[in-house]
Amino acid sequence: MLTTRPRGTNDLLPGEIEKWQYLEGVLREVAELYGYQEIRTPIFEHTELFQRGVGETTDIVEKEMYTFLDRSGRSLTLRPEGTASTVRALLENKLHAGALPVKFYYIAPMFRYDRPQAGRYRQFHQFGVEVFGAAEPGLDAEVIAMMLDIYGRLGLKDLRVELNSVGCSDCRKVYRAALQEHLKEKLLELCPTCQGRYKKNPLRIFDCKSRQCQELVADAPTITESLCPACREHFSRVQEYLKELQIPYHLNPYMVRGLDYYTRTAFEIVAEGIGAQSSIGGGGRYDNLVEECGGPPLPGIGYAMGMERILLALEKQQVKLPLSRRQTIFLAALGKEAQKAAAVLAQELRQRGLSAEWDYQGRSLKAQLKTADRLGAVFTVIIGEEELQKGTVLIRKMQESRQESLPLEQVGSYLEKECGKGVSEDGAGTMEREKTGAQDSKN
RNA sequence: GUGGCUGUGGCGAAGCGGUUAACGCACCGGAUUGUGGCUCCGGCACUCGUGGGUUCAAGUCCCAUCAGCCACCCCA
Repeated sequence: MLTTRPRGTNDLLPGEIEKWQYLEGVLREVAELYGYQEIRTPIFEHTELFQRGVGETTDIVEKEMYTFLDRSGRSLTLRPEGTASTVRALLENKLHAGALPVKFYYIAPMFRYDRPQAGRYRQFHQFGVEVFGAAEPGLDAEVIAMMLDIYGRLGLKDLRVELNSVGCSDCRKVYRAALQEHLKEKLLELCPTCQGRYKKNPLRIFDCKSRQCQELVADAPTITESLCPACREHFSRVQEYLKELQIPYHLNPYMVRGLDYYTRTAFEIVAEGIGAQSSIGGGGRYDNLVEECGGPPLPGIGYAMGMERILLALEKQQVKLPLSRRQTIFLAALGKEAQKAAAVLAQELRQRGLSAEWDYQGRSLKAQLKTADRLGAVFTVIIGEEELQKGTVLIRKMQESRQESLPLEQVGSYLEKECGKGVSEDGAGTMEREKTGAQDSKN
């Protein structure tokens, strides 16, 4: 269909887009406060990158990738997540050559061929960060703190931090065996999916929603119990930091994230009440990924937040975002000559940093004022034929329904003074730096 | 990939087998001459998602298909 968008995609339109812009602003602001630099990678990559990076046995790779052949027969895939691409860019550009750690953030669309539902789309947007070159638990905690910082600044409440450690490749091997041993006798009682998981990735059985499977793994050993001394130490120190930072968390030994590359710390932030897809962000450590992708042994950690889900949660919690609207000046012109004058005046006002609009269509004054009203114009400059003869215009202050006459050549400076240079209504979101320390949004 | 619900003018929403398919909002115009937000009046180019079928007759029943929403799987 020519007039319908592809399934699971969205047009972000005026009225909604302001929230996105605000959200992006907060994300960039916080990212920079924490010392992250933006990185933008291609929207598609060689398919192998995701197959190897994300993991062959993951749902993402098995059934959710947007893969296509280009004209030369290469297999490419629209990125389903951001970490693999970032690792690739890191290695390709040797970004790890300098001082470590290096810290990146991105705000980017992602693609997964899923069935859409509340909070899930085929093209969705993530804000994410990746840190390379630091394995210390203090970073793990900081990264979680950063997520909560962001949610907090946005005004979200009642979030839950789910925390787990999935161990390193060593203890995972041990645990895997222990788990398989535990389920060995009951293999046939597992659901078909989990029977498949048993061999390939038994940890994923914990994710199964089937009651039967849940019961079977209920008394299974947990990964936490099987951690090697080093991982155990790391995990407890992460928790020490979190306590120090006064961040409450729920230990969830059954949380296994859907990407294969995670090691040690894994976490997820959950917001209830936004539908079945309640996870608004998640991430973890991936200490082997860089090496697996052909780079040097370099530890890493990162997370991604779903922007659609954040906005959904904000809406559900009825958070009022401090969206500012730039105030505008409307120029109402009567007659051909007046229209020219309006066009010229509009340019002058814009040069002065004021937002200005005029009616191109030569409609009635009544219609023009109506438009001005709808635009929320604070001032309407009425350029009439008679006034123009005398070189004057009428300046109408809309809210007060009062107007006065002013020489045309003084309009610019007058309005500039009256409106204050391009300042929007509540002072938020402006480029102004003149009043340093002026805090916006005191409420 | 599976299931449930839904699909009428820009938006919301009646109609549930039978004359010109309500209404609300929005939009445009008008209500004595160049003035907004209230009120009143009028207008808004006709495929009732699409394609079949049943019937003398279908927006209204049946089938298919597409799309949306929600849920499962899984995840952001």
